[in-house]
Amino acid sequence: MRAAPTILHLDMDAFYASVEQASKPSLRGKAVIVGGLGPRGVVATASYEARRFGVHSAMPMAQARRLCPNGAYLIPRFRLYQAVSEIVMGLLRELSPLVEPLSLDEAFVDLEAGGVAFDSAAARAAGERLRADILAATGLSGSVGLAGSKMLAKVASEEAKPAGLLLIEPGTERELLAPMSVRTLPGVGPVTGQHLRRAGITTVGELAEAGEDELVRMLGRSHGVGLHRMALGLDDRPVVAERDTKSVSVEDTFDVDLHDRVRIRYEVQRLADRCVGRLRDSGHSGRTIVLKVRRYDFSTLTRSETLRGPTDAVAVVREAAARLLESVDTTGGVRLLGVGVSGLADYTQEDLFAFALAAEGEGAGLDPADPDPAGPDPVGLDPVRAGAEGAVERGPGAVPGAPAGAVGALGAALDPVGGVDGARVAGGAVGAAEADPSALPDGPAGTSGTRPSPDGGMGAAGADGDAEAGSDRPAVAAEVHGADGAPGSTGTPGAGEARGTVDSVGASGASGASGASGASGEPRAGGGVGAVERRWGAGSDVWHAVYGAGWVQGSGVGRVTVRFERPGSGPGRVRTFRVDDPELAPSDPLPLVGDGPAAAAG
DNA sequence: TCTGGGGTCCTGAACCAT
DNA sequence: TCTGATGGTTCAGGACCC
Repeated sequence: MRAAPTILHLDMDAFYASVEQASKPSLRGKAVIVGGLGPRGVVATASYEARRFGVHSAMPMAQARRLCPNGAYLIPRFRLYQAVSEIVMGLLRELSPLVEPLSLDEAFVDLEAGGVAFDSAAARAAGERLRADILAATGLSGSVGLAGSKMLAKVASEEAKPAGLLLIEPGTERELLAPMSVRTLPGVGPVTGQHLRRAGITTVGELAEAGEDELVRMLGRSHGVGLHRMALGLDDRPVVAERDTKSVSVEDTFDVDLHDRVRIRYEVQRLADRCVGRLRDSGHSGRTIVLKVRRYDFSTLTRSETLRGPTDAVAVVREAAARLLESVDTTGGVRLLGVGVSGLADYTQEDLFAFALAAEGEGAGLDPADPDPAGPDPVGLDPVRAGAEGAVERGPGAVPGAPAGAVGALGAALDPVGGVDGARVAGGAVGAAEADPSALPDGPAGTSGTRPSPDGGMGAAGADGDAEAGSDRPAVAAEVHGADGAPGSTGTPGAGEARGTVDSVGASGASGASGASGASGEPRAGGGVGAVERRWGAGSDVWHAVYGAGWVQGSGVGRVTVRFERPGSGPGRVRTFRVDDPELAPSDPLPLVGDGPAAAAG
C-alpha cells in the first residue's frame, strides 16, 4: 500500500465483443455475443447492448439465446484479440517496465517504477493519456483504475466501467469499500460469498468488522487473513512483470457424453498429444501428469502421477494419462476430459526411456497407449516431435471434419451396436472424404473413416478441417441473426459431437450446421484443387476481386452471403455469390485502425 | 437453466523420513 | 525397537479468476 495512487489497472471494455464490433461496422450498436456456439457453450463476452438483455459472461449460450434471440453470435477469434492485446500491452510498457498482464484485456502497471507518476495528478494524467492512446491505436475503449494497491486499482477500474477512469485517493479506501458487496473483493466468488452471507456478512464493511479470527475460523487461515486485510484496504502485493507458468493443460467438453471406453481412451491420447505440443511450444517439460474427468453429473475428479523426472515426450505423457484413466470409473458417461502437466521445468531432460519408448511404440506401431496396437500408426512418428502440427492440433477443432469423421469411424468400427457416439458423429459431421487418415488411430478405422461422405454437397459442411489444420487461422464460425435481416445460419445443435474448445466450438458450429454454414473455407490452401466444394464460415474474413474486403454472413445451398465493409467504413452492403465463385477468397482480418493488428493477426 | 477453457492457489489427507 | 512429533511431498478436490 503506497502513499500515492500510482498503481494502474487497465480493463478493456467487453473486449472480444468490442473487437468484433470494431471489425464489423454493421454490428456496432448491436447485441454481440462471443462464445462457444455448441449446445454446451457459454458466453465469453457480451457487448453492452447484449448485457441490457441480461446476457453476461459465463452464462450458458442457450440461455443467452433465449434472452437475446436477435443477437449476433460469434465464435472467438483469439488470434485477432491477441494481436490487438499486443498493441495495448505495448502502450502500457511505454509507461513502465513493470507491467503485469492478467489476461488479454487486463493488466496492472506500476507507474512509479516507470517514473511516470509519483502523485495523484500525474497518475490521473497518465491514465487519461493511456485511454486516449488506446482509442487512437485500436479504436477500442478501456477503463482505468488508479490506487495505492493492486486490489484497489482493480476495484476502481471495475467502478469506472465502461470507458471511464476512477482514482482512489489513499486514505479514502475504507470508506469507499465499506458499503460495497463482499463479492467486489478478489477471491470472493459464489461459494465464499454464500458462506459469508449465511454468517450475515454481505458488505466489505461487515467483513472488516467481523475480525480476522472469525474469518480464519470460517474460511481457513490463508483465505481468512487475506480477506480481512483486503477488507481493510491493505494489500502490499507488488506488480510483477514476469510470472512463471506453473502448469499446461488442455481439455475438451463433448457435446454428447462419451460412454464408449475405447473412444474415451482415444480422446485422452489426443489430449495428451495436444498438451505436449503446448508444453513444448512454451519451452517446458514437466513432472506431474494430471488427468481430469468431468462426469455426466458434472462431478469432476482428477488423478495425477508424478514421474521421476520432467518429460516432454508424447509417449510418456500418453502412457501416464492412460494409466490414470484406468483408475477412473466412467460408467454413466463423460462430458469433459482434460490432460495437464505441472511441476514444470524450463529445460528438457533427455529421457532415454522416453525416447526408447517413442521409437519402439510410435514408430513400430507398438504404442502401449494405442487402442489397437496391431495397426501401425499412420503418422509413424511422434506427431509433435515431427512437427506435424496438424496431427496434433487437428483434434476436435481446427479440423472439425477430419476428427469427427475419424472419431465417428472409430466409434462405428469398434462399437458393433452402432455406437451412439460414433453414429451421431458420422451422421452429423461428415467430411469423411476429407478426413486425413493420419488422424485415425488405427488402420481399419481409418479405412472406414475415409469413405466418401454420403451427404455430399453442403452435407459435407463439417469437413473444413484439413484446410485449417496446418494453419494458424482460428476456426471462424458464427451465426449472425438480425444484423440486417439476412438469414442467419442456425445449426443443428447436438447433431455432431464436436467439442468445446475454441477450435472445437468452430467444429461444433460446423458439424451441427449440416448444410447451413459454420464450415470455414480453405484459407490459403490453394483453392481446393480436387472436387472439394469450397465452404465459408460465417464471420470469417474474405476478399472479393471486385467488391474488396468483407466477411461471411452466412452460407448454404451453394451460396455464400458476404457483407462488404471494413473497420473504417460504415455498415456495408450484402451480396450473395456461388460458393465456388473464383473471385472470392478467404483473407486475413483487417487492422481495426491503420496498420494495426492485421499483419500480426495473419 | 445447466453450466467452456486455461490457469492459480489453498486445504486436507495420506504417506514417508527423520 | 517402538512411539510420537514434525515436516516434506504427493495426491485429490475445491474455489476462484478472466
